[in-house]
Amino acid sequence: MESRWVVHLDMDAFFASVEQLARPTLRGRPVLVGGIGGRGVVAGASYEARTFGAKSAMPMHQAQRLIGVTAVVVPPRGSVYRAASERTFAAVRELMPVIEQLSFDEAFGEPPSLKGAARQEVEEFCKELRAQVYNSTGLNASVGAGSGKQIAKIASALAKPAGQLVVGHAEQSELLAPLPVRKLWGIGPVADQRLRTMGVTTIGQFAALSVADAASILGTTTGPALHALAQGIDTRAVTERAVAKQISAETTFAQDLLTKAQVRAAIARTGNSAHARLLKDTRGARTVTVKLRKADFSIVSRSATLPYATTDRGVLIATAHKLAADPIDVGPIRLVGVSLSGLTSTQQQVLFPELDVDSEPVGESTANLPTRSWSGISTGSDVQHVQYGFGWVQGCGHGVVTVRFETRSTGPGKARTFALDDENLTLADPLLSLDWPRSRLPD
DNA sequence: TCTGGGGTCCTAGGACCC
DNA sequence: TCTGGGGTCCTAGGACCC
Repeated sequence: MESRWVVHLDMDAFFASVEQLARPTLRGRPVLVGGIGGRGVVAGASYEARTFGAKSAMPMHQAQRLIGVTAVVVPPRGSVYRAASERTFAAVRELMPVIEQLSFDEAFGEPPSLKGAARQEVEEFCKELRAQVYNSTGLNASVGAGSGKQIAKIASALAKPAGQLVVGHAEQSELLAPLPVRKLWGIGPVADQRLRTMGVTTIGQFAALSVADAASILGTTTGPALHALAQGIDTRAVTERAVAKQISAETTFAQDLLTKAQVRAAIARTGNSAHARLLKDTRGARTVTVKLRKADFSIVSRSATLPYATTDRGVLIATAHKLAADPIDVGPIRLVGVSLSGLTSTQQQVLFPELDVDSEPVGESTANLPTRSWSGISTGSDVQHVQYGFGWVQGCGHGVVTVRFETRSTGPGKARTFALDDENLTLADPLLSLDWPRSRLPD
């Protein structure tokens, strides 16, 4: 008797698929979503791009080189992905009242209606789930189901793209055993290597170890937990995610920072961005952490905890400044991050906020930004033209801008070129490209 | 032309208190 | 002069996830 069924829903090539949905010209083409600067990486690759070997987390220039001239690179549009994500999970909420969201594009569910269900019923449920997602978003999801989270997640990965895989409780050991240990959620490159040196490469071999061996190789907490998962024992509950414990922002610079002044400017700017999101959250932060990634890719972090939680920008930024190291001492710095944690709703009013002379924008801080026109229009921007309507910037430079006029429902649109300072052309809300009714005000 | 940005969780040592 | 444990908080580093 199959008692428990956990479902994992995973959107296919999410970022790239949303772009192809909203910008019909991109359909069928190798699309790369991600940073376009020299240090950018791929955040999303369409299936067409993947056939060339491009994939997430790969340096963008490397992915472009693999694909060649047909590659289309677009900058990420967070607000559009958030809207697509919200629409996706709202659509399945009726079928799965409790949703444990892992990211924009992934979630677990344990639908009460499947308690004790037979395998065929689970197949039907998954089919309905995928149809529900497709009908309300136009996007494909893959779905996996099994006795626990781990097996459901592995199943959805095996089902991709646009498929589903229900793993019966009797088949799960057989399915898991030959897979590489790296497929276990929680085994990364380090654990993989450690197991490899012990002669363990498959989940089956890992499961055959004693718990004591697992603990000595991977630690007394993580080891036994992963060992149980390898044996198909996974009783973890599906629950809605708790509120965030930390709000952070970080920036990698096109050129390494070499002076204390540059670092201060970077901290002020990155800290402001984290602080802006802290205000939206409405909680206050007690702990400020400054993270610096050095040119050699090593990380130095320093943190300080205040006697009370606060939302006061001056106090938080001043604290961050005190924690910052000088490149003269630690060497060139490629990334600066500011994290706010110890988030609580009971915040104390600050009677005498510390003056912060450095939080104003400083000249140096903008030195590494891509060049933009006064209107803010650059490659990938969403724009509106008084005559031609909504479009996106395909190319930009030498005083002209080429705009492709299309949205989700128009089909592939025409490209037209304008002067960069054409007054009829203005920035537009990216969400308009989806042609979805607005359910809430933009951030 | 190496390696983003947003997170979570774990470990380990030291301070401090009882 | 020598010598306890337990608990909590803080800090720094690191593995891992998408």
